Amino acid sequence: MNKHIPLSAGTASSPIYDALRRDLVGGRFAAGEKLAINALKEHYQVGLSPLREALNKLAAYGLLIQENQRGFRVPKLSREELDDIARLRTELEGMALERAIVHGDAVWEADLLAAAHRLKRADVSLDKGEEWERLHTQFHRTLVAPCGSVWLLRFIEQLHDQFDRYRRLGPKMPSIRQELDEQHHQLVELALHRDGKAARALMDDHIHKSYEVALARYQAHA
Amino acid sequence: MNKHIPLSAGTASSPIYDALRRDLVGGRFAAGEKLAINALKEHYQVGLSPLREALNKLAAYGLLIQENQRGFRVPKLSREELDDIARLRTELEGMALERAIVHGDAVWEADLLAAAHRLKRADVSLDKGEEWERLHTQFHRTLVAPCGSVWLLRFIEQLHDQFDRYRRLGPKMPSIRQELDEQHHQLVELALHRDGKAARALMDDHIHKSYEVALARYQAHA
DNA sequence: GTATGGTAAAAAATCGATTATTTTGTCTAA
DNA sequence: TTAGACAAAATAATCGATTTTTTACCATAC
Repeated sequence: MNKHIPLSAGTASSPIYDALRRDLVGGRFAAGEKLAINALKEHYQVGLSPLREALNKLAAYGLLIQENQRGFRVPKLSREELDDIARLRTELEGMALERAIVHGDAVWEADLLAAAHRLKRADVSLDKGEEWERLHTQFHRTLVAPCGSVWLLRFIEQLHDQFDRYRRLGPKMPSIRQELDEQHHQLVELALHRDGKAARALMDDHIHKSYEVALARYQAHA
Repeated sequence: MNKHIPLSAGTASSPIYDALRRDLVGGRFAAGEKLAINALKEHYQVGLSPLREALNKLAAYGLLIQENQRGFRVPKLSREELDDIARLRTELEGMALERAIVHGDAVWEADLLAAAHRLKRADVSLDKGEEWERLHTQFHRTLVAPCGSVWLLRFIEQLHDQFDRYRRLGPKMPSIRQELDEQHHQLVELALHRDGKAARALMDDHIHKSYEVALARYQAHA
């Protein structure tokens, strides 16, 4: 029986959590903005209690700031933080990738090829690229999945969300996309050939290029 | 004006969060135990709403598991997870320490000496060692504080809490305590001498020794 | 003209009660 | 005797309303 397990198992009670997280990462709220709880309640068509529970979880996750008796606020963006996130992503994702290449089995190889293929085929122009974003996240997740450390994966996912707040500030740039897509396929190649060192080097470069995109968009205000 | 900032700033609204966190890390609840919300409500003398918000935050933080419509549960302990946590702590705390030694200033040196001294002087027999635990956490936090990465510090703190769930399973062992205390002072020495490499090596050893304590206690069931 | 104090409006946090879901216990039928 | 279904109890999740705190505005004094 292939019982279908919900993607974000455990916390599935509130779809509001996923919706809010997506909108926060996607930049649907301005950085520094104070969230009007009543407005959210109406917009997402949800009660106060589930909404507040979702906000609390997101605050603990780092996508919101909770101020003493002053509600919730979208965290400010800063050059320093972007640098911090990118650097740490480089360290942690590189570490995870090397480990994954050691431990990944044949199923992983197949998953990886599938994820890369789906990403390549994704229609960027579809729903404002939302589907591409989902597949992109999924690809990176698949890449490091067999690293053997639940906590490392958790931190990487958290950093990814934070990073994407910067990367997704501006409009799509098809030229850059091309280049990054190429790297995705090279990453798969190196992973399949079990070349951990080279894969890590490429990942460093991949994150650095994404960082430059994110930095440019951040500096263009938005 | 040396205005005192609450330790866990931002989320200060509910002291219930801190109390629960302390009790979870301190092992006041059995691993795998399902939390009876009404009992908690009574025990901590708090309303349902603040309690649920605290539980949600703790679940997002990783000190609780939230199951779909089945409330909250204390995460199970496992050898695999302990290994994972210890290994990652070694990587991240070592990384942070090296960076802190590069960036730390004179104020840091003073803070470090102070933290180490307070830890040494702490009365272990006082309130079931609770005060020692607090100072021990504070010492390690001080050690890596100037590493320059907010996110790295965040992850380290999270791992520390997870690690302590294992380390604090059993009763106090004064003989081991002696040895670890000695290492704390050596760490300060190396930090003051700006010997990043040696400090990191000692930190690796320090975490490994703590790991052996934690593992022994875990294997003694509890 | 600026600063201060007070009042009104807004918003966040919390409470008490209701609703929905899961778990437990019991009874019946194979 | 066991398995299954139903009912009852327990518990989690949610709702609507109340309380508390903050923010905005305005009047008055200096």
